[in-house]
Amino acid sequence: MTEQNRNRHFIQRIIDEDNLTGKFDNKVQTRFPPEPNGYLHIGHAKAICVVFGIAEEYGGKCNLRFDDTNPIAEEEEYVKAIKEDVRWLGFNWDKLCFASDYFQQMYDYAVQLIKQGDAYVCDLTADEIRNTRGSLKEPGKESPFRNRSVDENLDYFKRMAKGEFPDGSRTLRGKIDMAHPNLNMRDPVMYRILHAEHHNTGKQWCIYPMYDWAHGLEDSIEGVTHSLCSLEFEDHRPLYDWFLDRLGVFHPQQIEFARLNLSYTIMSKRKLKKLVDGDYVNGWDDPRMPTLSGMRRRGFTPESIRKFMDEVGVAKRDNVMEITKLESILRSDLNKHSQRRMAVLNPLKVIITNYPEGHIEELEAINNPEDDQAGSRQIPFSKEIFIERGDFMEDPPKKFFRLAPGREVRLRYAYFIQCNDVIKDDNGNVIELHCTYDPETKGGSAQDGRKVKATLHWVSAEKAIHAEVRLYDRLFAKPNPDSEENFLDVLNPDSLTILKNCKCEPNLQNAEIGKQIQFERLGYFCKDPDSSNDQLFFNRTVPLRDTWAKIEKQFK
RNA sequence: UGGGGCGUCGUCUAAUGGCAGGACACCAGAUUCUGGUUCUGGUUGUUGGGGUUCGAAUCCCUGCGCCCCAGCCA
Repeated sequence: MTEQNRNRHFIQRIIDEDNLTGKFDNKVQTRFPPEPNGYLHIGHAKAICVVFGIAEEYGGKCNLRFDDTNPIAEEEEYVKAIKEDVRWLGFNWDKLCFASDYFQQMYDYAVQLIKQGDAYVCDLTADEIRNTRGSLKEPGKESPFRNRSVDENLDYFKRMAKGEFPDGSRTLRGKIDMAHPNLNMRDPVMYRILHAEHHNTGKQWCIYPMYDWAHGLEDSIEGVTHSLCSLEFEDHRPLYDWFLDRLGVFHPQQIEFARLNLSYTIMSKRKLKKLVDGDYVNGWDDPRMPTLSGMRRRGFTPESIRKFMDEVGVAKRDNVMEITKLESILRSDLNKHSQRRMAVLNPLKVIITNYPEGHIEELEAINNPEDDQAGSRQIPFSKEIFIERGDFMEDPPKKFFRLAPGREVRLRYAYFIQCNDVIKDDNGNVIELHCTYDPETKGGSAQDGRKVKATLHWVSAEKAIHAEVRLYDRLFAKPNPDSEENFLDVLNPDSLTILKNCKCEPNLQNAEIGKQIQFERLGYFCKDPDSSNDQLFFNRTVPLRDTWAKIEKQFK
């Protein structure tokens, strides 16, 4: 094996081989074929990255094709959302196609199969078809309509298309083998009668092609060379091949690979729809949803999703990726590219008793220590500030080295302060801290070289702006919600925490919607589109790694 | 059960007859004006049995396990 052939996944190897033998004249054409019956999720993102990625790698083209063969489930809204999501991920399709564009051509091909004696109109009901299909062990029984004459089949099929028969009364079926060990080959239904309005073709048709019949034709018509799909279609490939062979048309190669699964997540469109319809989340773009629109709102970058897919790999074994891997890649992207700001989520007031009353000074803060080009900004400091409630403990355990009575810490980019008094309310709750600052530590370092063990983030009480912050956690409490008897039983009750009294540095007023910002020591956040001039909402994309939280856990 | 597919660290994935490697996770330490970042080190794996071979994750035989299929959904 040459160095070039190393580390290539099995689909690349197949295509390399095809290019060696000239199977498709060294052309590579792929397609992403979603059904417009729901929103795209992170699982689709893998498929998108694979099919667009392959096309790009081989200098080929990739179409976005809506597989809109079932008007009952499909809507224009989804078409729009899917296009937006694919673009957001950073891919450009060659042609925008619809299966419905080919309905006439498919009809003509069906007529050809009927004429060849390869298809027939069947009058069995859905129940009767099921009952005669046989089982995994038993062969099926042939339909009593299986041996109609070509003329009779042609006549009935045309009348089906004209709308002469009610829904469900007849189907067109491939005439293959009712005893075939592969159930898909037992005279599969090609067309059903559906008097339904289609988002694209309106009332033009009342018969609609089934997936197996339609999909290979769509691929063939578009000149797709490598038709990539997920594992469950492996059983369908013989049928895919059969139709194309009988028709004698251009024959793409179907290749199946494993879809993405993520721990603590569900991918089933049906179940996601249930979360939306049952108001368990706030719509398809709820930041807790694994939909691309939800992740976008949450603050994921398309770059991090694409990088994740690079690392996921392409193979045939079932897999469950750990969500921590995705988060790790996200953090690494955000660490490099997000500006830092200070915000206090659970404020505790601190009065610096020896700081001049009414005085406000501007201090310089670095925007992003990982990026020299990001520059710095000024932040106001004053006598009264807020710190994070969790950064103070009256009676700290051994490994806690933040603020405590008598202890000195640094306020980031500001001064060292020492805690002298703890003020409590009647119930014994800490409501305020009285501290003194050392003027010799301006900017955050001591002239005498003394060290402190902790640096706290803070916000000037006088200048703070107010915000509501939404803390998101994983939607499910168990790693594999799909395996539960009822996935709704394992929803994480703490997937959303709303903090209404957060204090931010003034600069944050002008934050750009959707732009990721690191709140120092807390995590990455972005301004939610719900925000207005009067009201700021921030979504937490992902918290920073928190070693202290881990230590805290060990105490329990 | 008939058919189709798949088995490599906890999780993903390399190695395709020649030292089982990487990432995430986990553990320990160093650095640090973010308990972040960065850096260093560590634990953990070829589904069982047999065979071929100087040599097997890889080839052969034979078990075992897991996933998918009985929509007029895709």
